[in-house]
Amino acid sequence: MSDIPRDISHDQHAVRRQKLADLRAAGTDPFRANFRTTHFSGEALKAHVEGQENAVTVAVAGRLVVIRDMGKSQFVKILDQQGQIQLYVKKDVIGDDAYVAFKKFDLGDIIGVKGTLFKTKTGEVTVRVEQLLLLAKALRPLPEKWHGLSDPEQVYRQRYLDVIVNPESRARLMLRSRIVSHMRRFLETRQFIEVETPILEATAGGAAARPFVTHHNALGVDFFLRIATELRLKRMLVGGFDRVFEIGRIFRNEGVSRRHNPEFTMLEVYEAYSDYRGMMALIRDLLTTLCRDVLGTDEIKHAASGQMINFGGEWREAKYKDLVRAETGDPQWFERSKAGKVAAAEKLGLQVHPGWEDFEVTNEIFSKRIEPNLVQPTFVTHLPRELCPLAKLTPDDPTTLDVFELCIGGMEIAPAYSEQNDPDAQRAMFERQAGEEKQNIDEDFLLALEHGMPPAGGMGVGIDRLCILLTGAESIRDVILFPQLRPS
RNA sequence: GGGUCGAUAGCUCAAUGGUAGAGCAGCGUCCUUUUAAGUCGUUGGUUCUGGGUUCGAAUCCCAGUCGACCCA
Repeated sequence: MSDIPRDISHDQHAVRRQKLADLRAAGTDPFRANFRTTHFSGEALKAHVEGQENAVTVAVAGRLVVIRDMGKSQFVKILDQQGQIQLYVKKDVIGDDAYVAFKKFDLGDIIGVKGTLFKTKTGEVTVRVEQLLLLAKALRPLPEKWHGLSDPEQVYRQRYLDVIVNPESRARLMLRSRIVSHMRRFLETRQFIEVETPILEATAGGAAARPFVTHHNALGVDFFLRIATELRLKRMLVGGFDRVFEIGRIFRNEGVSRRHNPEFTMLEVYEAYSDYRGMMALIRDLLTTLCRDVLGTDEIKHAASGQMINFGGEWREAKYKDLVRAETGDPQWFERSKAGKVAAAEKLGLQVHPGWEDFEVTNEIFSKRIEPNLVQPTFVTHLPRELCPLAKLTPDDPTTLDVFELCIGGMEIAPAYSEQNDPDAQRAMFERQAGEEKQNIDEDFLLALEHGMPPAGGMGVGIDRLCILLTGAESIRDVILFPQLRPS
């Protein structure tokens, strides 16, 4: 290879390129196709029988992450899906030629080995290697071995490196998979049906958010990326799918922050012949079984406050208006004029936009002063009717809704409604909300409602935020494999 | 969008405006039960980019790129 300079010892990429070229020149395939493993690392560790050395044979494969070279023998470790396992490679076991070849392996290479299990004198179950193969040559070096990768930009852009060298990242992201998996099992055992609804929509409804726009060439029309799955899932209620859910990617064309990624994952679940009270029981069961079965504890440390969040005890229930009255110290808050509310909010140190409606001023107090302090699981019920146009009014108080917002760890985790199924009431709400922009009303959804939707409870669960909470992460980026960044 | 902070070897980090260093990794040596293995030696830099100030800039100034945090 004439394009490789003579002294390349300082350039790890060039050194590895040279090794690759040497392997090929010697007729070895550095990217071998087939190696059959018998065990993952964790399974192999369990397969060792106490007191019986070299009795069990295993074939394991993974990335070389530790090399401790002692001349004619080496202890090395490989990493696979289940973690690390130590290998003992001995010259007089594998033979001179194989040992020479093995010495050329680099940290980061992916290898497969076959051998027997034994316990070292320090008590670590280890594979005594009899055969080994290079399965994939790594041409780039791994990050440093005990500080790992800490540059946040590289952690997010090259997540594959982060999860190789940072065990806590690996564990956190694997925990997310188990959380989602638990949700599916939980709902399926309660006879909920998982469905998939369109991401490209002609009208983006079901929430108040700015959508992404894209274009379909063949049809010659613009589409929106969905901002919620709500209106599609309700159509399925009309169609007789009485218990449905979707775990789906939602897209909102808004800011990026510690709590916001432009695409995020939401569970939406709808149950016919239930209501917001039924949803309370459902989410409580879901979260307590999640804690018990996945985390193995019903107490989780809340990073921001240092408090322990207790999922096992009583869950507080409080009316939105009562919380606002208590926070403002004003029993007559909802009877005050808008000017009075604005003055009081500003006195609390909040910035109030001139164009805001009455309820928006109040809600600013809720989201800035009340919600962040709801650390223990709290159902905030009976929100003002202006806040959710898709829910039923409270029968004995037409200014509020039969809804709750479950807040935990100072975050809104799950809103739930007694779903509006009166097509005329729903149209009136849409029209009030749309104002001049009547073309944004989802007429097809209203048509579906006119066919009759069973009374139902419905709920959305922000999975990313739930994962922040349950994994103790500081940012949404830590629970999303590839968070959105500006292209580099 | 605004403010604050940051970017130096593959990685983690040092360096009063005065010769850019360390650990790990790499390269070469010794070592057949190591645990951040040890040992001896050693290579490696467009200091994010572009301007400016200065006898002299990683360092000071301006602009930009990317990121983090806070605010909107």
